[in-house]
Amino acid sequence: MHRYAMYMATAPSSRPSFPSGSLDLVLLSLIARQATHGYRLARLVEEVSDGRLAVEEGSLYPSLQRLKKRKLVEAEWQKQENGREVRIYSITPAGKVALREGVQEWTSVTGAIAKFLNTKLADKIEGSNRVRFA
Amino acid sequence: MHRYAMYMATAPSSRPSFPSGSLDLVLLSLIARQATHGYRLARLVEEVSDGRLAVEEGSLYPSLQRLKKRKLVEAEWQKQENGREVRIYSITPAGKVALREGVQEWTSVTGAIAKFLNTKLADKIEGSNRVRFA
DNA sequence: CCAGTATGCCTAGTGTAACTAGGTATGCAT
DNA sequence: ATGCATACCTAGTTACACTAGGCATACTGG
Repeated sequence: MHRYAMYMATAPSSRPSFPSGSLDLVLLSLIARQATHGYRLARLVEEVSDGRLAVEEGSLYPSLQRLKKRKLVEAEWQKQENGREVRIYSITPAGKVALREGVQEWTSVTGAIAKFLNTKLADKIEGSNRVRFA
Repeated sequence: MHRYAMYMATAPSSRPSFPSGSLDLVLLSLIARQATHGYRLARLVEEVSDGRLAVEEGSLYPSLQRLKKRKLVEAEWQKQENGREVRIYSITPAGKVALREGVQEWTSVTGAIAKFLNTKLADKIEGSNRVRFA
């Protein structure tokens, strides 16, 4: 009962998942804007993506732990107005660097991939053995 | 000696890998342009991406097998001019559909992710509890 | 002729990351 | 008081890109 090669037509789960590696980056970018807690990050992901993306909690908290372990974020228990204790994540200087570099890397890779995918229909194969790209 | 959370700064492998799920789509798009064989697909990936991407053979052939199993491509042994036998992959009608849908899905997801990452520096947090996005 | 390189296909095993499927606990509204 | 939203967490599963090999054939330089 596996999920499917995502992005390949027949994904059974209605909402597509994050491509491997992108979740840490997305969460880090959110934390960079404003220190906040895990549960709210999950809501923000849905909100900002207009429901196109969703983080499951089983992905969320491990991801935050990875970021913490790499010292890209700091975590601190804080009491809310409710009186509830929540774990607030904030970005570190190292996190800011990693974010900048990570975004660049991600942009480069997805840009390269887009070059393969965004081929106009007018794109034609020419010659005997040569595939041409704009 | 693991690879790293790709796109996160300190990837030790010089060339970044494909985000999980994107490889099938890239290969399918190449095959859609022109039926060809595995080894050449690997060369094309490097060529078209200007060396920014590379498929390892241990990723390539399993990916092709997945595409074949899902009947998105067909494989046929053919003799080249050299006299060498190579396995030529060509796209099926189902493959064309899956490609179109897959590209759409991929574009949607990466577009949504970009919305998180491509935040202008001018982007400011406003109000007490509200993160704003362009 | 022979060695080395490029071509060409493949598999077994590893590591990672996002997932499913639970569990726990508190605040709030009915 | 009962349920729901909030809030955090972990164990186990699955998928996939990878490393690290193996195997075989064509071509090229000495």
